[in-house]
Amino acid sequence: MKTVRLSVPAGEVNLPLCVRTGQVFRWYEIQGLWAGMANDALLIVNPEGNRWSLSAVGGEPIPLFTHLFRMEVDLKSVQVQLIRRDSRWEQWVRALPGLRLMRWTSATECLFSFLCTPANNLPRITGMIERLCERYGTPIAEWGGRQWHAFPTVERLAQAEEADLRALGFGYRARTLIEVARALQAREPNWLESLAELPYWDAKQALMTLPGVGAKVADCVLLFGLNHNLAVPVDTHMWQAMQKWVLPELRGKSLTERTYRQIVDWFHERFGEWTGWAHQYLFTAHLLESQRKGE
DNA sequence: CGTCGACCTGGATG
DNA sequence: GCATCCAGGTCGA
Repeated sequence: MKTVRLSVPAGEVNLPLCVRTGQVFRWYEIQGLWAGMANDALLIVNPEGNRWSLSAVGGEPIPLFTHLFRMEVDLKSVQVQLIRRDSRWEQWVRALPGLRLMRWTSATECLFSFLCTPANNLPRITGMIERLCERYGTPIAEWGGRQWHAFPTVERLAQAEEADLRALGFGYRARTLIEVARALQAREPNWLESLAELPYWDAKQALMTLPGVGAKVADCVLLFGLNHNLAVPVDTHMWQAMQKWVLPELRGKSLTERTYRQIVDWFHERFGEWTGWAHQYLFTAHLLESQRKGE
């Protein structure tokens, strides 16, 4: 395993903040390093100083890192844009230095991972996905005292037994995972990836034809897995944050198809192409606040 | 259209 | 201990 170095200017990436706030699920701190699986590649990062060391198994470390953390995007200029468009974002930009919008290397992995998230919590989601990979994924590497597995293929998931997945703790999500795997097999080979080329609303509508994929999961897959920066996943955190901090007129209302769309439209009007990033700062701010005080 | 309950599970709360 | 609630929702009635 070759180790390479990459210049990372101070403040450009806060790795723990990026990988432990529910944008991705397969990262761990091990012996002072950070190791994460991206589909079938293992990336190991030592985020020290301004020349980080990177190694990878199953991929090239620098392209992998650059892709996952969208290093082509200059974070400072994003932050300037967000604050210019809505000064309330300054407090969240300040509170979350180095927070970046992540980009998965596999839309399929992203879809199946976010299918595990409804009515769930981060620790349990992480465990579920880890067990899924151990059970159905190909071993990729042994490192840091553990075995690392690729994310299971659609073919493998389509053959899984519901009882098997339930035994792994998936609950009612077991059936959805299998149904979605079979639905994907029934479509064109690159159907999911092709949604990246469609306009946002069309891609979202198409995704929501899959079982278990509602507006929120669809937006997660669009934003993190299909490069649709107009997507706004409105979950309980976003809903509460919007009511408390951004759109007081939402107070007393409930999250419906209408209010969901109202929020998405508001982001588009206010932030345009920076919508996804704006969402990420607001979401993470609320997530961390709720973790701090248990709310 | 908006509301309601069911759906798995495990940790937190009382 | 035991009931209840809730966590990055979705679906059908």
